[in-house]
Amino acid sequence: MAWEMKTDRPIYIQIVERLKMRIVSGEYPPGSKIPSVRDLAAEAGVNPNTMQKALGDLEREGLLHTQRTNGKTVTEDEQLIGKMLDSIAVEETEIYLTKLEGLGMDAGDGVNLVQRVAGSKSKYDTGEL
Amino acid sequence: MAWEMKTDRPIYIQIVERLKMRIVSGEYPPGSKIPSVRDLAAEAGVNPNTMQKALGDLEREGLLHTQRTNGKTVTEDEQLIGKMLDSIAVEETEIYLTKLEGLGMDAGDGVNLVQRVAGSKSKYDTGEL
Amino acid sequence: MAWEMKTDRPIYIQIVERLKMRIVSGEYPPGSKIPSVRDLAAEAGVNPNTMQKALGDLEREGLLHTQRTNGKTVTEDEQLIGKMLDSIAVEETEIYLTKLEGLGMDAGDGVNLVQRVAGSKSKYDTGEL
Amino acid sequence: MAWEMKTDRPIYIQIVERLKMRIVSGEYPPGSKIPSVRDLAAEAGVNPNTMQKALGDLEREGLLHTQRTNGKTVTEDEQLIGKMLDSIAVEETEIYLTKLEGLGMDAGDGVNLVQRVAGSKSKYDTGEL
DNA sequence: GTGGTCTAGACCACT
DNA sequence: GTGGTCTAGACCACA
Repeated sequence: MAWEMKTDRPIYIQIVERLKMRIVSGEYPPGSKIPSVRDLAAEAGVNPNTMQKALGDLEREGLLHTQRTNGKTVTEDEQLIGKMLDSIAVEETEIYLTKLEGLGMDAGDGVNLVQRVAGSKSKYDTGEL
Repeated sequence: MAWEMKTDRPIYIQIVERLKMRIVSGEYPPGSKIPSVRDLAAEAGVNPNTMQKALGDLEREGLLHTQRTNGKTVTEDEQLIGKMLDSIAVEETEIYLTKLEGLGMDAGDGVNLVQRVAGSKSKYDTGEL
Repeated sequence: MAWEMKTDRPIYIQIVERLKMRIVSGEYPPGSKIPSVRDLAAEAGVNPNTMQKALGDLEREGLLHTQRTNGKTVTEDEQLIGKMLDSIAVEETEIYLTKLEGLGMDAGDGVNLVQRVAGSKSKYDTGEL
Repeated sequence: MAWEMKTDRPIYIQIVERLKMRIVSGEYPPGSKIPSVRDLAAEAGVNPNTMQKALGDLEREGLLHTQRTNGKTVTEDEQLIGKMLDSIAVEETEIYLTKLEGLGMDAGDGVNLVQRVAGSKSKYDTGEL
């Protein structure tokens, strides 16, 4: 029932990442109210304190705001969310390019691969490397 | 001294992947002799049996051949190595695209990102998404 | 209690052969559950790891499938089992013909011998070659 | 340089079998002189006493005769040699049929197999089981 | 209780 | 010194 967590990194970090995903992907739209700490903790299968710590991180980054007595809401600063989205995407791209580099490939190969893989619905593609 | 291993997947699988990287990247060129089982085990910080199991996998895939009592050598079948390289690259690309998809992005965004990130040496780029 | 094992070939190879016999002969029918690794190891009088290695070979050949935490079952692919049966029979026949060849006999003599020996219940037959 | 001997059966028994093969196959023709005990022992890589014991067995079976001061010769009783040849062939055939029986096959299948395998020079045959 | 993985240490054949 | 095999014993996730 709990989220799948790796054991090799702090749990609260992994929670931060998952919640950040929900925000930048629009699952938690700008200005909307997110579930209570208690509910989120239950959903994640972690201690509420751990969830609280994760939410604190997101608030510090400006992605969440606390409405005093009315829970927490996602920021309405869509530009900030956009930057965050961009930042995550760039990071993933850097990881991807680093892996290609380890294979002796460059960004040009990466572009080809992305286009080729995206264009193939079938399991295998006859395309040359 | 030991290689960094995650705890969430079998060690020998991770060894297989790392050695496969060394082969397809040319660090262990076609036809060349690889270090002894014991040496590789020591380098990886694992039991020789674990390394042996990993090497058995690679041999079953045809990437390695055993020379009686004279160690193991990388296959000279460069076509096979090329296929393996392509296979790994495609797999990494699929992982990358899946992550982008989770961010609400598609392959076109991926191409843009790869080109943009590859063009920037600095850690961050001011470009908007 | 332990199986009779020759010392001139790896034990796990001999285990593979015996289990393969049980499968192709129908002693372990298609789709049926085979005894646990530990039980088979005990029956064969070998270490569970050795049995595991043998079972791994059979699984790689597609004759066995692993059911998560519920043991291993024989494949339901009767065609594959049939092929394996044929393959073993052909191999034994090649060995037989090679021996006859060493005696200066050919396949025709083999056919005669098989028919003659099969027709005699007693240990010796008075027929001339 | 020495003959290949299994470790699971007495060496002299294996020598007897090999020499018997040479006689029935005609490599040592009826009436011919066989090499000296010393030479045969050297060829086999065994102690001359072991070879002597083996030759004693063959003499007891009537396949060899000792010519007092002139070494040993193969019997000229071609009928005896023929019987021996037949006996060996029958024994091998019994072994073969026993193996087929273990696979759930009978002598008819054996005849088919012998004809099919003998008829195929190519590595694989498309014939049905 | 199941299969799977890993370690530690041993012995073997080959050269 | 090489790869290969085997044992003994331990721990893990899963259900």
